[in-house]
Amino acid sequence: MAKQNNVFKDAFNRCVKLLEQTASLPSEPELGAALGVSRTTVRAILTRLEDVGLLAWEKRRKIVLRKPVPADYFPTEETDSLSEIIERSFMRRILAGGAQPGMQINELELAREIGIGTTSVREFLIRFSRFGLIEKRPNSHWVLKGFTSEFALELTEVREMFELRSAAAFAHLPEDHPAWRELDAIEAVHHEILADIEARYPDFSELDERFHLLVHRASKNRFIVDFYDVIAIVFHYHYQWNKTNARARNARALEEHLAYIAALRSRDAAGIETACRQHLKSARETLLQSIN
Amino acid sequence: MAKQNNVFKDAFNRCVKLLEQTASLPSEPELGAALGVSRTTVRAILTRLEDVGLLAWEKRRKIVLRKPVPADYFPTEETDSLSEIIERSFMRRILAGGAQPGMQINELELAREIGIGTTSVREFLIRFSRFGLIEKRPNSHWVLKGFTSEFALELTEVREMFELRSAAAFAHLPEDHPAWRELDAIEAVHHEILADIEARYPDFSELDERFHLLVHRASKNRFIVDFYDVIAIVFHYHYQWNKTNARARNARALEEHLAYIAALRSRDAAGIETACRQHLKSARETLLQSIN
DNA sequence: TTTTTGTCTTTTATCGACAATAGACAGAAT
DNA sequence: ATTCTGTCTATTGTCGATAAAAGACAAAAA
Repeated sequence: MAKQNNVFKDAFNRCVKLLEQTASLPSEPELGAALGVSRTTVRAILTRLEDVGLLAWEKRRKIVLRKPVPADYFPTEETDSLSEIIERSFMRRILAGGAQPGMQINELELAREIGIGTTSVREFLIRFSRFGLIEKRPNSHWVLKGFTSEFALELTEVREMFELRSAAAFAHLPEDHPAWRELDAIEAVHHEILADIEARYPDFSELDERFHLLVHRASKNRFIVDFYDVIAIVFHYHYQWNKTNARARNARALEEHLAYIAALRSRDAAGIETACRQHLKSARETLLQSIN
Repeated sequence: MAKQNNVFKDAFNRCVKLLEQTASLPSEPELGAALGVSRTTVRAILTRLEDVGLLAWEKRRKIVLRKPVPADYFPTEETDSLSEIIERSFMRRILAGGAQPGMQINELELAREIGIGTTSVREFLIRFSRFGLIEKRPNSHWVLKGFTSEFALELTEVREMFELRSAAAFAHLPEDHPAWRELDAIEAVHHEILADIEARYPDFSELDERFHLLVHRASKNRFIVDFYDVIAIVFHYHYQWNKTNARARNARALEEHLAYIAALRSRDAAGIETACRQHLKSARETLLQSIN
């Protein structure tokens, strides 16, 4: 296996889903644009759709022959990219205990454990190192610095600096900037979730990321926006593996977001700072509680 | 060639330099600690020293036989690590013109041009991407974002936030913290250079990095300290390839540093902020001028 | 004339292999 | 009782090879 064909498999699955709704498929370039892949991959998908009897394909005619069944899809495990697989596997080790700060990280061992080549592990570790959780000793091993309270405090310190500045910049966006419309949409989802909090509180995690990323983007600074990746990954896995009091926590955060959004709309600098500080403070406390 | 032996060559050269001053060498572990390499490499060095007739080596006896001559050293090009070679070669392309923003970066082409394997180029690009100058399109090429004035402004915006905070933290370091002694040493070098500015102004670049890194470290925040890498690399290559008015610029910066250092010593928050802002402002202007 | 398809080339992602380097352990020397 | 050396093993850094995916270009269709 020189390369996984997960791009093909993932796009294939999305294409089968498309088949559930239409009787025929558009041109190859159009389909490629819709699925976000190249024509080479589109043609591989069409070939397979024909092979499994879902589609009659001859040049421009692409006619759906039958409704897709679950067995037509590739299993979801096969559609993940290698780096997603490594990341999950690695974060589980770090966050779900069993990994002490100061521990050595062995590339070969990690590779064998996940069942992949060492090159992929190395590249993952290099990319991952910017999150500040691991550090390289040249010509030697990586050291795990650990998901400690120091880490959380350093992370949130920078986050607060960046977000306060971004929020202030948000207030100066011109009235017709698309961010304002996105803010409306985000606010609406907040109300939806709050209206059915019992059932929908798990949707908060994704919404939280969407909202804060929007705010950070207002800074128009690549370093600030890129730093949001660090925050996002930490909170993502934090929400995933620490569910104590999740409903109450999320409900509170939703309310804080709404106050924060209202402040942004008011464009009042002092009000924005207050609402932003208030929310960041409780986000930090939540994160710290989950560590100790 | 599976791996360069530049660690060996570089340590060998440093060991030969050591030979110029002593008549015998210490034990293997001690020598390893002094050179920062493992015993395996130390033994490879001792073996070669014996082969070229510089040393009589038998167990614990390591007696220098003759004074080293220039021909005993490995050429300096061979002692650089691969990533240093790639970095220089790549930065030259970006900063010394000929590289337009939006340009595609081809891994294979870069590898062939430098005469190395693709894996090393990929790993370099991944590491380098955190500097915000390039960006990856998954399953496709890298895009050069370019050393533009937007880049410089975004960089300096974050730098100013971080350095102001670090400088404020510096004032709160306890009296016996080693940073204060390092600050004394740095200040002394400032006076030395200023006393012979005509000859020594090129030494400023290294001193600048040493000083600002010391300040950033006071933040005790890994993200702030790590970000200094970005600043350091940009200014490093900037100083190297843009020498217009270098003497005057450096003299001015030295004076600003001295004021900044005095302010840190005074521990007066307002004074520190003023001196820091003043210096960062002229650093930003210098950087911007070199771009347009 | 513009878009689509057929065909071909180029580039990326991943693997396994191997030399350089680090590091472990027991016996020898102080 | 430490510290050093001899020897051996484990791990990293780099390479070339190869399948997956992207993308170029001309002929064909609308």
